[in-house]
Amino acid sequence: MDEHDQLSENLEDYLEAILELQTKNTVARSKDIAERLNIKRGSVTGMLKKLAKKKFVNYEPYGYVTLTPEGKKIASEITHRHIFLKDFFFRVLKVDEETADKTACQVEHAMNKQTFKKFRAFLSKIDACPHCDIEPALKQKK
Amino acid sequence: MDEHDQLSENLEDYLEAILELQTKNTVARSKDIAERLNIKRGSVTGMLKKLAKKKFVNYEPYGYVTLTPEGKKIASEITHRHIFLKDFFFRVLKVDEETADKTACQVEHAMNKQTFKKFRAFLSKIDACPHCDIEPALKQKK
DNA sequence: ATAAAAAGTATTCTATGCCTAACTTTGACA
DNA sequence: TGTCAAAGTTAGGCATAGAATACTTTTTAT
Repeated sequence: MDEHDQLSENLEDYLEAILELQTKNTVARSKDIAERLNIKRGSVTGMLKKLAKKKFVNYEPYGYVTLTPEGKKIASEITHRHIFLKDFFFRVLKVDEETADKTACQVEHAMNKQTFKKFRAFLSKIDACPHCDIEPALKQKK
Repeated sequence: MDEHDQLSENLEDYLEAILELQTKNTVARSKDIAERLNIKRGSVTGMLKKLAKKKFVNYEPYGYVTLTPEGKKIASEITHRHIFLKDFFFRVLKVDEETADKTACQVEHAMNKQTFKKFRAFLSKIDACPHCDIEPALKQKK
């Protein structure tokens, strides 16, 4: 049916959460996903099945959840955008941290790969300019 | 009940549309709102009532729809953000126009007033730097 | 072997937002 | 001034998305 259409923001957040847990705890457990996303355990299963049908996670009942290569690719991209954007909002624009995080969490889904790439390139260019006294955030990252 | 909680992106788009029509045609007609948003006439009424309950539009059956001061404030902000962001994506980042518009339409809802203001200020600062050879878009706007 | 922890299932709920179709109001103009 | 088309409204239905609840089943650790 909808094997491979675009993910909703919400499903992208699931992938992001799974990647984070996978990285931190080696495996992503259903319970931890629920905690991270502030939802109840029971709600997670359905979403995992949805992600499995779209081939973004490997899912078997009572087994460990892992990202497929495709899922991992997306999760990494989103995560990367999140970190970059939050950093930009927080350290460069000096928005308070919570807002920076929340804004990043929205914008990360709004920009496609191309657009994000160009945005990053734009900022590097500025970063390289000795006359623009840009906050150090971006410089640290390179 | 939910008199004044935050607007959904969708309702913000309604306000944006109403402002645009109001500006272009002096009044915003239900039919034109429907056309602009690509939905059926019947669907508009319910949304107008919702906006009226939240005090963002003045609505009376069969009367003209107008924005309340509060509604107008929001609509203007959103519109302003849209124009600015689209311009940034299109003219500065050189993303294709459709994508620029679509991205702006998402991001305009994601950034709050403060964040957007800081973003704009950031870009002006860069714009003023003689060494950063930034595209002319921003310069034209000031 | 068994109890507790984790995961799954099925059903229900809520929220948005759209459509259709039938109906009402309005207003232009003959 | 009566009529009729256009604009607007209403009600009911539908779809989607996501989450909660109240279980049952499986796994794991003792």
